Amino acid sequence: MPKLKPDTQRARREHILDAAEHCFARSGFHRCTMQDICKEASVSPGALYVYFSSKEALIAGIAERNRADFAARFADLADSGDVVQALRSLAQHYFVDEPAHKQLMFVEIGVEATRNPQVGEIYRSVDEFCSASFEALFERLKAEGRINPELDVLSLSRVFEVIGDGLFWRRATDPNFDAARTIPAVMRTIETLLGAPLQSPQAAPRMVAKEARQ
Amino acid sequence: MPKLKPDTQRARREHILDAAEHCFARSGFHRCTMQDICKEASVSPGALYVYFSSKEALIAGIAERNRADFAARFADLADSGDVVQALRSLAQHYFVDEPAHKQLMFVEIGVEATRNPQVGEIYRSVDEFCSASFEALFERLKAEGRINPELDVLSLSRVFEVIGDGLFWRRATDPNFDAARTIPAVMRTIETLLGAPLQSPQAAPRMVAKEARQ
Amino acid sequence: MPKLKPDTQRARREHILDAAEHCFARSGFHRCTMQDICKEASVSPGALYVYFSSKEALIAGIAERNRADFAARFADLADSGDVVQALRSLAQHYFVDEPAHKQLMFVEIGVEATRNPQVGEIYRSVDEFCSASFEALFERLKAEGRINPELDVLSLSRVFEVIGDGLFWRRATDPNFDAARTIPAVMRTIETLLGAPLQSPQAAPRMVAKEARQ
Amino acid sequence: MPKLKPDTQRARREHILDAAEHCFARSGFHRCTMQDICKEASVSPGALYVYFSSKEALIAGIAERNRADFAARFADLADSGDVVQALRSLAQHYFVDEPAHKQLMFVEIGVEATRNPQVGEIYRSVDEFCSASFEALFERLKAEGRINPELDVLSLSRVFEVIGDGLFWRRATDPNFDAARTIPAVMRTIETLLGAPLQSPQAAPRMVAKEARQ
DNA sequence: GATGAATGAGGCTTCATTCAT
DNA sequence: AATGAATGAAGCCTCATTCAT
Repeated sequence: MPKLKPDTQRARREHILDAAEHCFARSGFHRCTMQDICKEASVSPGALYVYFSSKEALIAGIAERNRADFAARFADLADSGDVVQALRSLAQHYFVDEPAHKQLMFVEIGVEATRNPQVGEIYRSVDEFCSASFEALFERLKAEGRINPELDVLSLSRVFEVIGDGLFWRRATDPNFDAARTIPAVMRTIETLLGAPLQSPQAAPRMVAKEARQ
Repeated sequence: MPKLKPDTQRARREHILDAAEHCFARSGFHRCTMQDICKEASVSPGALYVYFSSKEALIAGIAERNRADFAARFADLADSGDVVQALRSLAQHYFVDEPAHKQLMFVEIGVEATRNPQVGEIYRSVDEFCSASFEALFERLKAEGRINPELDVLSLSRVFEVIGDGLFWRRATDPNFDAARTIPAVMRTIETLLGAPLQSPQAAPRMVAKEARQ
Repeated sequence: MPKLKPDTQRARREHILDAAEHCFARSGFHRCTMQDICKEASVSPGALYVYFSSKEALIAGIAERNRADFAARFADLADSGDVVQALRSLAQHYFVDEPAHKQLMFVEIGVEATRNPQVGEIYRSVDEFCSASFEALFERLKAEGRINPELDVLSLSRVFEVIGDGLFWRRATDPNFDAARTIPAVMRTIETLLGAPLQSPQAAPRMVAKEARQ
Repeated sequence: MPKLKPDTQRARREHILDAAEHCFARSGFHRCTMQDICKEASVSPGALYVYFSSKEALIAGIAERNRADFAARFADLADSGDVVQALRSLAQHYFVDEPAHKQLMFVEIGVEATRNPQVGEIYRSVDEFCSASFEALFERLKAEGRINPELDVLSLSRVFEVIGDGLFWRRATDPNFDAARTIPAVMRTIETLLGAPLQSPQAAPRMVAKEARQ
């Protein structure tokens, strides 16, 4: 039989990955069986194993794609002229537009990274990229005099990471997560941290009681 | 072997729970087998099943204990006169003194809560308790004029939760987590959020570069 | 500790046997656990094993008692002057007075006899005793001229056994077993077989439609 | 291995059912393990579970097949012109030609029917079909004047059932079952019950001693 | 390349039996 | 003698993976 065209191959792979993501999100990596995924993708086990050599490989594939996507979006942040606005739209995407189960996927990948070296490597590489991006960004902002010049860039980056992680966790984990209240409050915190209202003063008024009424 | 004294029974239960926590932390709820736990606890399957009627029950037991412990420690926070100091020591406990794998347990429980109703209930009840505690605490601090009177208590609570979650996640997930840098930085953020150095001004100097050198 | 008086011992044994019979009747030999029996008898496993060395032994004990009881009742039959009346009262006992689950016990023992040599021996010995009793009885009745002198005693015995077995089976197995209709009909069959109304003519009229109305 | 043809599927199912019947007959439903059956059928557990979703389902499958076969053979009886001859050949089949262990299967199913609702339903449906067939048959014979017109059809049916059950039981249970003596004797009893030699007078001489010598 | 039936190791759990107290 | 917690072999079933077609 003639080899499938590379495009078809790639499409098939993505299709399987989509199905797997669905199933994994629905029931978690370990509760989800290969049969579930085959059914979801309308593909036979034999076919699936042509594209992914094992369940681990499938998980790694999911992690790869998920993290690559995140890295791509995150990369824009550092290049952005209006950082706060960029953060805001990142937040909109991950914590409002995308369904919660996608964030649960993120969390699940992070946990898997802890025990599965292959996933660990993928996860850590993106994490380190984010750290480095933050640091570069703050260094730049500092050099440009746009944030408090006394700030410690490394520490600031760590705090940003913690806040980002916390948001992912909340969004993934708390069915009552209230984006409308939490995200603006977090944004204001960030502005405070940076020491100035920055680029979007009109969008981020001080965090005071009368304005935060939901 | 006449009836075990209730104390012994409880001790045995705790012993098994300890072993299970070890195993679960090492390999995750679903990669860890009952036999692993039996071996870790030096107990036969039959004996284990005297104390826990199923693997689910064991997971629920772990969740229960872990969360109850957290709730107890957290409860002290609200009663504490020196909130910042109390936060600091909570952080010291969870992010420095305790081994990382305990925090991984926390994370694993949170993920499990998403899929397993029994664990979900345990998890959510503690989460709600924390939310309520934060709100009560900030309300009190506000009434006492110890924090910025313009702050929105609800939003502030949400931000605190996000920061707490993020710290748990980082600690659990990042083998290079740098407590020495991250925790002070987070504490300073918190103080900033509250609008004043509060009770422990000497312990939380401004977050400036020269002090944060690693 | 001083040895229990033989009487107490025997009583304890019977008590356990009673409990076991209950459980076995309720759920069958193999679905019933030793714990079930312990609970039913309010006895600890350790104590039970003092009286019965294994589950097999307990089953054998049940079989022994059940069959011995049957043999005793059956023995009366052969000695009885009024055979038909004796049969009638035996039928009354086993198929009306005793609950169906006791007959299910009988059946279960018969099946067990097929695979368990110890039970097999018990079962077969009673069965052979019954065969021999029937043969002796019919021989006697024949000699006394009370039944058709042309009858073949061996064949007649076989038929009787088949009918007896069938009744046990029906009673044990059919929740809608209608004793009021079946037993009289069977009794009339038996009289027909024996070739004469025998001793109780008034009690066993011919089997005709108008009389058999329930 | 593309989809098996329905025929092959059915054959595979039957093959497994055969193996299971062997094992069950040999050691009883509850002593027989799924592994035993797999070995007997030369099939892996996984394959077995493609065809039967549980041990219960396998038992139900056995019951279904066994009873359906019986019902089919029994159905012929009612249609038969020569009832006695039909009975005779049914008896030949079940109590002579077929090995005893098949009848033990019958018995085991009847016992299981008592505890297992699914099997109970199968068993009872066939039993009721037999009752109804007997009643219809006797009604017809009566209407045609071929049996004693005074007989009570219901009672007669009950007696027939009892005799049939008894024969199954004996055949299943008694390793010394003497078909050569018992079956003719039972047949003669039946003829007597029906009130006339009926269709096959030459085949069923009176039950007298000189003929029944073993 | 695809199919899907088949494999078989291994997971969770039960339960007859033992034995320290 | 009695207790009941403990043992551990074994049972039922699942599921990642393979392979004949």
